[in-house]
Amino acid sequence: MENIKSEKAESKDSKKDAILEAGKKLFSEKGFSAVGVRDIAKEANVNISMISYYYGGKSGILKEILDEFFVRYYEIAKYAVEESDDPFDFIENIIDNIVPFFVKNNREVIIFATEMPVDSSDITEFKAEKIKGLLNIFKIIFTKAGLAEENENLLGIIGPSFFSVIYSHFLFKPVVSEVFDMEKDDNFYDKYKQVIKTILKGAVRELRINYSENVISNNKDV
Amino acid sequence: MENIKSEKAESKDSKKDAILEAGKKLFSEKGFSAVGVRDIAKEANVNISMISYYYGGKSGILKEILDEFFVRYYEIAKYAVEESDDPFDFIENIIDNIVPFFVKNNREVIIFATEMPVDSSDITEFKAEKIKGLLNIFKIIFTKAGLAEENENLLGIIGPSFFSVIYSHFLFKPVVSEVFDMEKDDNFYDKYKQVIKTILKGAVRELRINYSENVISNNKDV
DNA sequence: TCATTGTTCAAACGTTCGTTTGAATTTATT
DNA sequence: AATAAATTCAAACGAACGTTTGAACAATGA
Repeated sequence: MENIKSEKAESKDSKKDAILEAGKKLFSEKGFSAVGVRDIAKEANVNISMISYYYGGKSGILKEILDEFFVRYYEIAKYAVEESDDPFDFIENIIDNIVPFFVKNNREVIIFATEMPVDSSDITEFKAEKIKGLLNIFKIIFTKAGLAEENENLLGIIGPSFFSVIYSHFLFKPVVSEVFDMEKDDNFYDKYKQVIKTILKGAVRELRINYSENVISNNKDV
Repeated sequence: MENIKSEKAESKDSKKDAILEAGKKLFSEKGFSAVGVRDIAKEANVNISMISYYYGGKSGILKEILDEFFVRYYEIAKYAVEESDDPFDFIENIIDNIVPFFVKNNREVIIFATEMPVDSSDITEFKAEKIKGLLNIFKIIFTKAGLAEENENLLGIIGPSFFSVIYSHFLFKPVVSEVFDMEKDDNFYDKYKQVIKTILKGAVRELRINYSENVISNNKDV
């Protein structure tokens, strides 16, 4: 019995960490609402009450997961913006950094993508605030590119599109793997980076041709 | 009391329809697992037991919603494939048809996108089967385009990306509207169609340049 | 008219939900 | 060693969960 104690003390916040880890696993597999606190406690090998003790409740775990994810995501995006002058540099930079981040945090990507659009009431404004920060980064880089500096419609469309181009793979990976067999090693993700860069650069190139500075033609093909 | 009866009888399956409609509304707002059968019954103004009576249970509603959505989605995609020889025609065709469909079925798009990646156990294989059908359509059109006929890695990446480019707007619409003010009328969605077409065509153009028939270079920028 | 079939409903089923309690234990501080 | 603070736990809280029951009601065809 005494050696158990010493095992437990190996890390200071081991239980707190175990709860967060269990949350990441279960939320990404089943979705936040479908997971019960007893499932989390069991997965983390802790008492149920530890969840309220450390995170104030079930929602606290989700908030912590998303917060962690956003902070690091934001850092990568901000760095990419600062280090690049035109959108092609930006694409190079952000893809090189965000893809390994998504590979390592695949579960968080799934949680982000599935929980963000639904109303969890508890953390609704928290989510809105975070998304705004990310959208504003797109605003900066596309303004730099002279693309739709004033036309916010264009930004509101391009932002989410580019966003989702990057992460959609990590969302549909399990089911896509059933149709196309892909070996998801380092080699694959180098290839993945290149393809995503190609898609985004091609899109930007074409957008620049059709939507030059501040001008959007409403009747292109009439 | 008697006039109430006549009101009820205005449509044959009015209660069944009301349940489905309530499901669409609530599932898209809160997520499937976060919605209770009592919420659905209240929203639909029917007795709780009607849910099991008509749909066999809560999951039955979700399955019906997704099934309806997939059938119509698949029809549009199939038609676009058959009517077009090259990917540029395909893009023109599918965007023209899928965007109005998504506008009218925004709630279903949200349900699809948020419920698809998570394991609902009840309908897991049902979902996998449907996604496979859609991915195979991408396979056909990109084969027609001479793009990555044999390299399935490329298809597995491009498929989900193109997929999400189109629907991501409908997912993040509420929060994006808070950052960029967009008036979402018919005029906006004409613009939306054009922008999405531009993005996809640019992507295909660039992909064709870099990934010519069956050839992928692993060390592009070394 | 009478049996038959299809709907509707209040009520209850047993289970699971997220959270809290209060005592016990461990750890930290004086 | 004594006190305070932080941690852990079994047990219980009331509320909500999805589903079922069985009787009442309406609609249908013979």
